[in-house]
Amino acid sequence: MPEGHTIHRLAADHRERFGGRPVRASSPQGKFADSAALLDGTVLETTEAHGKHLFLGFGGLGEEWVHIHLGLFGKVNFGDAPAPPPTDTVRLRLANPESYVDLRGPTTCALITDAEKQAIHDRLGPDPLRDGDYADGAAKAWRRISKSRTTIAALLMDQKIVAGVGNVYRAEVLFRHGIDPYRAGKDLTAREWTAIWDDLVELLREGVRLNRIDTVRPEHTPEAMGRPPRVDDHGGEVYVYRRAHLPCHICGGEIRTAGLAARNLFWCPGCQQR
DNA sequence: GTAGGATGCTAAC
DNA sequence: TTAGCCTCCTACG
Repeated sequence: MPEGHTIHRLAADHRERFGGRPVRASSPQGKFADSAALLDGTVLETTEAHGKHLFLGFGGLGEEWVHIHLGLFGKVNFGDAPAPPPTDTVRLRLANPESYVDLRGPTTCALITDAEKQAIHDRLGPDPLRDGDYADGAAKAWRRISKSRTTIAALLMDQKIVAGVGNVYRAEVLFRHGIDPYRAGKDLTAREWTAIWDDLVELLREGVRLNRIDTVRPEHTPEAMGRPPRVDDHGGEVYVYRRAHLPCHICGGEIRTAGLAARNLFWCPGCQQR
């Protein structure tokens, strides 16, 4: 269940378990069978993530990359050898003597060329996990945001503007900065945007490290606030995501939810002012 | 057993 | 704006 941190973590985990050695490749489900046959026995040379797109680079092929996008349902499951018999929903299984990994339900799993891979990079915006160490990542996004009448909540989800932010991070980062999700991009100040970007860099890095989304500051954790522990099951500790109608951790007001661009938005009207 | 929803995105209207 | 993709899990009878 993927936002950008998940994909970068997957790139690292694939490299660690399978990098530099030949892999066995198969597609028990069948949809990737021809390509898996081509991959079988080749060496995974490199892995890369940009936003929610994962690229596995194999040697010895004319088309060098496996392009994976998990979409909403896609899942990846790593395990130690021996691999159990695959279920019939496994689109791609990679295996070597120590490890296996199963890919299920991706929106995309395809062999692509260098040129096709480059075209994907070209249509994605800066990724805080790729461009967080350089000022131009924030600046590039700001050029689009500062001119847009679209809400900041929608802009943050637009992968052409920022790559890797999904529904959890957008809700949480707007809460953390006290910004009303319905404010237009052009109504943000440069200072506000810089703070959001810097925060995304930190949050996503922490997400890669922990392999889950934690956004609550130390002073607001359940222990620090004398609250009962989190009951939601989506991963880490959050302020507003999927907390509709529950009291805000900070102001006690009711968290609101609304549909925005076919996704559920969550925010605290008390803490997030226009 | 069935329905509905989910951390996503695209193409078509 | 809507349907469609594709899988897993939960809630509800």
